[in-house]
Amino acid sequence: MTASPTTPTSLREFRRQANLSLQGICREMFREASDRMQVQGETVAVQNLMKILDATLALANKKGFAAMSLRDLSARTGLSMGGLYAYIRSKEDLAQLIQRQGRSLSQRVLEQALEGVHEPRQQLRTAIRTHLYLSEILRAWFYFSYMEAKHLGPEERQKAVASDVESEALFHRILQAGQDTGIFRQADAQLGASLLKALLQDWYLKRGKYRSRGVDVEHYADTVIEMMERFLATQESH
Amino acid sequence: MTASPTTPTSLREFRRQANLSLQGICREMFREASDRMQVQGETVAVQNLMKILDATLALANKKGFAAMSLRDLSARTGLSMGGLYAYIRSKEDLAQLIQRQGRSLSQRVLEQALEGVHEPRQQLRTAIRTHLYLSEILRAWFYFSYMEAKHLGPEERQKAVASDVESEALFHRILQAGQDTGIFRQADAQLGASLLKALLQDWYLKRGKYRSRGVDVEHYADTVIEMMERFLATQESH
DNA sequence: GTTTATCAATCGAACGCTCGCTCGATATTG
DNA sequence: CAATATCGAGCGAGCGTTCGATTGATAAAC
Repeated sequence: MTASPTTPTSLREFRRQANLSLQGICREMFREASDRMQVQGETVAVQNLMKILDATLALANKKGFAAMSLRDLSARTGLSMGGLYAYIRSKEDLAQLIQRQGRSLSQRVLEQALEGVHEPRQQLRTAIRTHLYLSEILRAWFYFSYMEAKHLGPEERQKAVASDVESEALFHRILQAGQDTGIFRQADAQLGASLLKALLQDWYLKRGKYRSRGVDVEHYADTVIEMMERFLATQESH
Repeated sequence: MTASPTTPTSLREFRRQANLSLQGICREMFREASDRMQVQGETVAVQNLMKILDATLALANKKGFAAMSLRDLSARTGLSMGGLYAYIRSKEDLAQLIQRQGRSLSQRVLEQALEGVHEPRQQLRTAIRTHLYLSEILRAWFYFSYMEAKHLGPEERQKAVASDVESEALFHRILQAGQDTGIFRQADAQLGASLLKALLQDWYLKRGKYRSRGVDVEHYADTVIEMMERFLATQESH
């Protein structure tokens, strides 16, 4: 649950530091949302939540959340229809639960990773690596959030958009800081941040493709960092 | 219907050359698939097809294809349920129709644009611009194809994947040719092509964001070209 | 010029099915 | 024997799809 502020250099190191397990996530989820659930015992609740989230992400990412029925979910989790409704208020509530947890988790991890890193070039590398390693571990979460964001209700969708904007703004600030201190060349920092986001998202959107080609997340991270640094490089500093 | 092989420099010029109207697309669609439709008169058929495609793309891109009911579609087109079924065999057939037409159209336009262009750097610029301008005009088509590809039946999904792979291979060949002739530096051309694709896709996936920021497609194209050329630049040729 | 016949085009009620969701009954546990 | 947790048949609504009825325009017959 606690992460050191040093830049993660490898996926293994990041995984150890961030300590992200489905069980841990579900425990936290239960503690925050136990009021909306009819089950009170944490041990039982966490165990079933794990089954539910695991199955939901698997089914929704294969067929789409709208096409996934709660009977599919019931069959895959081993819980009955009524059993499911002890943990969720509605089908949409389930989508919200996942999105919310994913947002708060990734926001927290990114913030922690950047704590104590002040040099823009190092900030950029850390942010890129952290984002990619995080989405590697929580790929199902990220994929779900991306594909299902626009099917949410209005107020929940707005939160998703806001979170997206904020994470892009983080990159924007880093690029701007680099330009202001003369480390990066003058360029459209806002657009640069958007393009970087596109590169980061491609990792979890097309992970199957990359995996089948033998591209691992560390090589991907290296290449994205290289692309951004070349894009931002001043004339003299090749 | 005919396009000149010269590189498009502006969206306006591309639009004039490519001559892509919904009516023209529907006419072509009808001529190719009239056997599966119960309506025989081209004038009437094209007019209704336009309504159907327009409404389908609008509804599906807002709520998702699975969440869009044929009664929604009926209300928006003004056609009755039975009327719709004079043009489509099933709901999935409708999705296939759109995907198929979009694929063949964009493949043809890209090929035509690259006819007679042989210098890798120029090929790269032309391919990027053409892809972006095309997706700007047919954004609804591209967005639909991307988001709904995995909800198709197996054999149709495979075609979608194949088309995706082929368009990435096109970029791969251009980068490789540039490396072989020493114009581009040695780098992972395959991964470079993937990253380029991610940048191109972001334009139609997040077009609302870019539009709200006043980023037009020509500026976007310039920036993507700049990013790729800096990524591929040799040491001496800055 | 009026009526009739023809046929492509469209309609919309109805069918069978699956959906999200509920709730009284049942099982499990301390 | 409470309290907690789970079950699963059943509800109404909405889905994709069908098909006999209806329309409207054109051609044939008188």
